[in-house]
Amino acid sequence: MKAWLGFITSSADLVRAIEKDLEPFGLDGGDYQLLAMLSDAPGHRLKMCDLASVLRLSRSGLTRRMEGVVKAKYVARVRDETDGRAAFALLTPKGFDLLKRAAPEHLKSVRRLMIDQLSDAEVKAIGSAFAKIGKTLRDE
Amino acid sequence: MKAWLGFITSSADLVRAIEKDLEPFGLDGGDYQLLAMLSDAPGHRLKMCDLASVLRLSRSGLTRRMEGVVKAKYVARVRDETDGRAAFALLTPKGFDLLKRAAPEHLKSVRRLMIDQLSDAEVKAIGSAFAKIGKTLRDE
DNA sequence: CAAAAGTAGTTGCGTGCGCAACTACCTCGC
DNA sequence: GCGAGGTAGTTGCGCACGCAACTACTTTTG
Repeated sequence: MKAWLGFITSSADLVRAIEKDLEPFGLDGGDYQLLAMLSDAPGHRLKMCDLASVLRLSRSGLTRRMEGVVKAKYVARVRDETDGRAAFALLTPKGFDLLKRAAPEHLKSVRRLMIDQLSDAEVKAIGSAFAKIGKTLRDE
Repeated sequence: MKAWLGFITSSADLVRAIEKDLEPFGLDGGDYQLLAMLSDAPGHRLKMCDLASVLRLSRSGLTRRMEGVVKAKYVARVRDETDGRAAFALLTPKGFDLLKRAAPEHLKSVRRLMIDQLSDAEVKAIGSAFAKIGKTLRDE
């Protein structure tokens, strides 16, 4: 139970600190995750609803978040030719370029504030623990 | 780095799932944490700014959150007699009673979704890991 | 002891999000 | 192949939050 309280309080602080390190790039945490997920996807594109799902956003939440990155030309909307309802979010070269510059700094933040503070065993334990927790949540 | 991604995605889901289990009590996660922190404090009371700090809220954020629990009579505002600027948040008997009913269910949720899924070693590792992370963040 | 600086709490405003309702489209059963 | 039901995305609305500005009080400093 002490693990829970420490986790709850520190993890919020940790995420905030790491997101703060993205500010120099003009990105907040949500934008970064959005670009990162697109860059991971085949063809640098993802259907809107799939993107919302991996980002843990509602469909409306994603619509609003897209406004920002589309206006900044980091992401483009692309119609789905085979399904008139759907649309893709496509990472533009400009967005990919920004991500390539931001990602190393982001990695450094994560290392500095989290990984470097922990033993190898702790890092491994966190990895396996949250994999299990995620699986449990998906099964429910 | 895989630990980071798993942590980021699963922890948000975990917190949401656990907060959802508080809904039957008419509490959201923020209200629960507020009542829990007060019940932990000596005299069931805390200065507003200290409460904001432990809850990771801004002062204005706490002002708004207090509106809800004060209106519901779970918490009372009390002036500080020795410092005209300050005020206390005081857990009422009604609020304490609610917390006594909600806490066991909350504990069960945490156990079911997190602790029971993990080995003892993983729970220990998470406890020590986030203690270290919290310390690092405070030192910065 | 008066002025300056700091601190506690509130209020106005902007933002990000979810929910519910809506439109447009697809798919399935008859 | 047509109507019912499901799915994708957007929009209106409300809520919780942070920031900056404000008030009121306290502490520090000369």
